[in-house]
Amino acid sequence: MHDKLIAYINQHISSNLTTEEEELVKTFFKYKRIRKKQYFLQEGEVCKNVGFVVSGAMRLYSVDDKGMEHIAQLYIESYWAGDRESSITLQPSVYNIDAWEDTELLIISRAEMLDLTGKIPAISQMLRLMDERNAIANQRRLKSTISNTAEKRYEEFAEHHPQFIQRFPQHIIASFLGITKETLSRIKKQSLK
Amino acid sequence: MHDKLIAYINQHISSNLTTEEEELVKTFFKYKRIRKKQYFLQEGEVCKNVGFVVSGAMRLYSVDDKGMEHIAQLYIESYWAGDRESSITLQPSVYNIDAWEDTELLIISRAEMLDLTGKIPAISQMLRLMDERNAIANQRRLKSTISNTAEKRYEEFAEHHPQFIQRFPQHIIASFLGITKETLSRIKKQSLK
DNA sequence: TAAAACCGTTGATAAATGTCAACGGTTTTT
DNA sequence: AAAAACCGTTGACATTTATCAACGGTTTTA
Repeated sequence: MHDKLIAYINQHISSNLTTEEEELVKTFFKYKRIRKKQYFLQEGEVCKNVGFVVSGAMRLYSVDDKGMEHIAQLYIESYWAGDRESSITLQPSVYNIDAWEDTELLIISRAEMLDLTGKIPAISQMLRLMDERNAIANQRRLKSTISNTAEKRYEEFAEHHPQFIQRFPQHIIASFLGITKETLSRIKKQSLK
Repeated sequence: MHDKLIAYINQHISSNLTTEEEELVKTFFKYKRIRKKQYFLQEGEVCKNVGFVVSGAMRLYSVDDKGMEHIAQLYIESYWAGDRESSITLQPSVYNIDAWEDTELLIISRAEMLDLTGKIPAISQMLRLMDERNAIANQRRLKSTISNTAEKRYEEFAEHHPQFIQRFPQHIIASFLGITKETLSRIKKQSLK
């Protein structure tokens, strides 16, 4: 079960974890199973844990005044799910995270993660790398959202994230892109020609 | 000149730098002056430096096929200017950074910064804190862009970033928000009523 | 100090996207 | 096996936003 996590960590640090470090990691991360449509985080709760997705698919989204869902993030295997803002500020989250498919997670609290980084410097290194990648991904997405039409946004998304397109239905992708499902449907038809 | 930087660092770490550390910091950061309309970074260059804005105002933007500028970031005093993606990947930047006002910077290369974090652990701490804040700010902006109408986006922006509104003309703000200057003009008139 | 560039605004119009309702074909639930 | 929920699509129409052109009032440049 923890093997995928260990492999992930090793891929993101310069030299592999020792056997002792592996064991330590295993004691810190707890297994959690979330069935389809169940919540990992609900709006109003403080987000205490971050979860490494071992299998399954999840989404992070907010709900506006009119009850519309706006999907901010999608997660599949090897992604980290959580609301960082809430974890850091300890303020109630404005997001929900739920499972789109039955999902297996390895979760750890922020405090435990901090503890762990103290014991295994390589974990710090991994977190920094993740931060960097995350910052880059966010910047790209922001640029695309600001600069491009819906059509081009979809093209870029499809090019960079084919996994998501296979995993989530179209109306979820549309929401992630900030457009309606009808618009996405028409865009796809349009660009077939 | 370096005082503002030292003060900034001290505000973002748990205990102040020692006098020796202060001196070290001063040797690493180099003063650079950029006059209005001059470039700090041009599209196609690899971004080698990050700059702490001591005084002045800058913007980071891309230019599309049609020659339109899309402003991705604005910087004023105490902001850090640079294209992180390019710095990390060493790929040519797709962005330009130029000075909107005469600007004074304290710059450091990525390699030097890495060197410095090795010598002063508190700098690592500061960078991590900056990363966190940056991640939060980006997530908020993304949510706003996806979920809100142009009008609400402007309201939120005006509420959270009044400094920018005083510093940059309206068409720059419009571009930052991903709308045209005409639309912003009409939105403001509309919401006066 | 004259010319040029910049800035915000407005009007007319076009293009992009959203909304609402309906449909048929799936898949899931009961 | 029947019912319900889900999903993508389409049509008609409304709303939002962009585009283009023009203007007068600044500020900057020469």
